[in-house]
Amino acid sequence: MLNSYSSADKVLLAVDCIIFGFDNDGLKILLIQRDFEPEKGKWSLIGGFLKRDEVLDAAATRILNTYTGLNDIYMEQLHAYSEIDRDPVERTISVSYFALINIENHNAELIKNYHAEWFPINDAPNLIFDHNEMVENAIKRLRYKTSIKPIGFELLPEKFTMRQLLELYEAILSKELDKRNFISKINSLEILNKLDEKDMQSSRKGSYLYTFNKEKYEEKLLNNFVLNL
Amino acid sequence: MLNSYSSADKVLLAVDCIIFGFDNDGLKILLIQRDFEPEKGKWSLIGGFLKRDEVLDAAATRILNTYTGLNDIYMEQLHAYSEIDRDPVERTISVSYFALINIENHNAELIKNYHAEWFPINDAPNLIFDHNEMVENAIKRLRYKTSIKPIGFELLPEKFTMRQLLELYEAILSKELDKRNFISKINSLEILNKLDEKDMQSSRKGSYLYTFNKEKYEEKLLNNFVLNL
DNA sequence: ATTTATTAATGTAGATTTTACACTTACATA
DNA sequence: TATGTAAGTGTAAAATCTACATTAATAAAT
Repeated sequence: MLNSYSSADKVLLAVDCIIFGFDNDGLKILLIQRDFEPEKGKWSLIGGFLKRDEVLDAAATRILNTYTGLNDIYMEQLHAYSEIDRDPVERTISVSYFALINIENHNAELIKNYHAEWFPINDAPNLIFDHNEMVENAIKRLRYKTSIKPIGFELLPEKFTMRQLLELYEAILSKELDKRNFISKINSLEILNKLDEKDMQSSRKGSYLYTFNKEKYEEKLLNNFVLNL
Repeated sequence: MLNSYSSADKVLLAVDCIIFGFDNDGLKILLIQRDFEPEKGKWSLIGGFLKRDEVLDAAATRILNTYTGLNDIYMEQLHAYSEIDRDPVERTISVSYFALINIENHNAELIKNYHAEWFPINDAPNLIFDHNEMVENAIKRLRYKTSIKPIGFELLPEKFTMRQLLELYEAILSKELDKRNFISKINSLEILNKLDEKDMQSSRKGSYLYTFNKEKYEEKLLNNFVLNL
């Protein structure tokens, strides 16, 4: 009977984390080499099992930390994957989570100690189980999110140039954007502070640095703005 | 250890179905009265447990059919809910699914036999567990979906008037729409067939009936159109 | 001191899309 | 044949989006 708890089947519930990162080389994804069977040695998303006394969000955070040392990463739930044989060992349903982080802010050392590695999004190895599908879906969501939130700022250093911001969006959307139109659209959101300071790395002229204005952003967010790039 | 299947905790996995329907009285939701403890007699989403040899999509379909007799309803996965005590009997994670159906096409008799009932979306009873939250999130998704798919057609009779279509969208978005602008936006999609036939119920003049042109719609869908109402 | 090379910064006109808005038409009923 | 009711229809102004090229600032080289 359906209305009976006792006769219902229990299953393993896993969480898999899709961590996107950005640095000067573009958009990347964080993967680990499995250190246990099955598929030991193959590349995989960062994953683990939900504990009985833990909510899914907490499991995702714990698992990410366990395998990478990363802390305080806000992840968003994406989708539950439930194909019968997706994990050959035992019936396992997996819930995917994703996040976007700034690679440079997140101690590369720690990640190294844990055997996690960044791969360019367009040059990543084949993954175990249904992890490739999970990543594809996460990329779609990431693209969608750029249109409703200025999500990219989390991926940049605190002070950044317009060019960096442009290149970030180009990497996420994988298309070229018109520089002038991009700048005026971003400016029209009024969520950036233009500093007096310039970044002199990139050119002789130097380019102005900006910071993200969190207060103004929160304000905007209430109005459900849309950003068409 | 995380890398051990045998030591991982197993949990119950449930599915809850949020079924939206539309008829001349507006947008409704399908609920049932629990016939077992806990919360027996209270109103609830249509839900049940995943079986070991079943994928989530199939479980949602089976459970919906078991409690309502409804068949061939395409549902879409929404979100996994995992609060520790969301179900007081036993640790249960629930994955929500939602669908939109045409109330008149789906034999009210069958639903009656199964004690399921339609409630106006704005006048539904309080629900058990976290089901209210599930419904709220489903409504948000429903609104979003109107902007990227002409999703509403599934809710109307095969032949419908522009007014019916307009009222459907107004119910989903819960805002008034300009009649002329609505019609021209819908027409510009070129996914309707205007029939020679008129519906004489609504007025002396009568209003033209339309059908949904599935082929043209499939064509459009490839181009990821957006419908800004 | 002057030239050169490099990237940053900036504005606009035309095209497209969106919005706001009111009168006429067709028909059944009285 | 007059009346009442909802259906059907078009446009001008505003807003947004797109495509596009020149000048400015500076460091390095001469």
